Amino acid sequence: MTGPEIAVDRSSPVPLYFQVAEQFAAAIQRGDLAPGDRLDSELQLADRLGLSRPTVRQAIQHLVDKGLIVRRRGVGTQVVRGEVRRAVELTSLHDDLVRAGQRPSTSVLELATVACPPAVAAALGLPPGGEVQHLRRLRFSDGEPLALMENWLPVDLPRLTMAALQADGLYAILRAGGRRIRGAHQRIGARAATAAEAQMLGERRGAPLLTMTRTAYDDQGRYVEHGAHIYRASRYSLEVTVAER
Amino acid sequence: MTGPEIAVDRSSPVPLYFQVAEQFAAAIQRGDLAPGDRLDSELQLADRLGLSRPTVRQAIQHLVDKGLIVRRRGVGTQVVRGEVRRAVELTSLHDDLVRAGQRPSTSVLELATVACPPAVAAALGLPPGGEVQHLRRLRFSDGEPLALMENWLPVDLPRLTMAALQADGLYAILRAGGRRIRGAHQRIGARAATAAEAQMLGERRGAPLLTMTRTAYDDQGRYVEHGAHIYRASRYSLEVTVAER
DNA sequence: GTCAATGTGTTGTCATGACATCTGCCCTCT
DNA sequence: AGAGGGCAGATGTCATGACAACACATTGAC
Repeated sequence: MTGPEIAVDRSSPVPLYFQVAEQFAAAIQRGDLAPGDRLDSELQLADRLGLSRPTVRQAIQHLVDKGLIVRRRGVGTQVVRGEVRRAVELTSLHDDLVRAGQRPSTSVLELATVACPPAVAAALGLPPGGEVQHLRRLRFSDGEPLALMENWLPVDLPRLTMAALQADGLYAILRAGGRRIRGAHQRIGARAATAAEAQMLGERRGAPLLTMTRTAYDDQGRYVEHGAHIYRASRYSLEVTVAER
Repeated sequence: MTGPEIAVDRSSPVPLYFQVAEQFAAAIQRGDLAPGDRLDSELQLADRLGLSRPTVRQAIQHLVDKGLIVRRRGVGTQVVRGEVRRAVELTSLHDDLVRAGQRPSTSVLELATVACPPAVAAALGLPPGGEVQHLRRLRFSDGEPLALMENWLPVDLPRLTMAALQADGLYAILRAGGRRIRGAHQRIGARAATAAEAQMLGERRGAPLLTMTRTAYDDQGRYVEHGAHIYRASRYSLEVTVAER
């Protein structure tokens, strides 16, 4: 077995292990590597690609984390059987919709600086009594209401503008502002729609909603955003992939 | 800064990087390392612990993946601000409840070998027309109904017994049977309870339910279990931690 | 006084080498 | 024919060394 054709470009700024991981992921997605197929051994791959074994291992580990392949000591590496789905990465709803080929639009209901509610201060790790930016948006997909999103951000962040919020997702704006988001803690639940929520989302009162609260931190470990989102359960669900290390 | 006292035991079968990661995680949980605190640099740590830098890096990467700390190139490593929550790992509901100090109990509603529904065959990657083990359970926590769980497993797996299912979680039984589960794809959503579901869960018809379908694969990349679970949204929610890289 | 260049410390990437441990298979002995 | 040992091959772990990229503080020139 020689596996798919993979070539690395040493002059590229993209790390070698990442190039390898991406090409393997693409080969799996394409079907060049079918579910159950064995990959070459790490030593064979290292030899064939002209890379060291740690680099190859790093690439493969990346794919294991994404739930694409499985390794067994003493045996080898195989592609996971069955169709592969994309895991929820650290993306915003806006980006997810664009990737799925839909056309998101956003209506900004509120954008103001307000006194920070105690629960938000606790979530963001801020001292009580301060101020935060408060944001309420209604997100549409292909013209249909999909989600009602409420967010709080520290005031020392770059100020948000209506125009930017209507064109892009919140995370894209923050990233463009030099704020690199590195992780988030999320809680996912469900509850019934209130009358006001139902009216805005085009559901009936009491309709099931998917709820998610998320607190995201940046590369300094500082909490950057706290959000409470509700989604129409009839039109949206979340995907998560878990892999053991 | 010298950081918390950490010592490794080279005679232990536990990998060194794992020992280091666990002790740092414990120090963070204890509060010895406060949110925002800087860790020693990788070189300092390697020197202090008598380990190589790759080993220290592996330990730290583990903590980054768990969302406990953040690294910044050229700057250093910091503990994530704010309280830390445990991520949903690859555990069953049963184990989660035990860890939370509650007393789960299980009532097995159905345990039989049935013709495999097409949707399940697709999820498990089985040829259509075969047979599968089918399982329906009602899970209680401290005597209160919490979740209705329906699972399908290939027939070539070890046969399940009523007694085992009432005492332990499904994953614990599979692991004890030598089946190592390595990862899972999950989809999380919400919907309204049917009359029958509401009656079993002690909710009203139309009450919001949190739904999760999960397909788990073992160390050979074979799908081992497909489950469709519904939870009382009023009593249960899921936690997920996402970290980049 | 301001701004650019430099220096230092950190994490990111990659290579090489070695040994440990596990699995599955073949082979041999009983 | 069956059980057991040994062997080959795979991943898991760990060490050492080196350079690159980046952030931040300091120094120097203008």
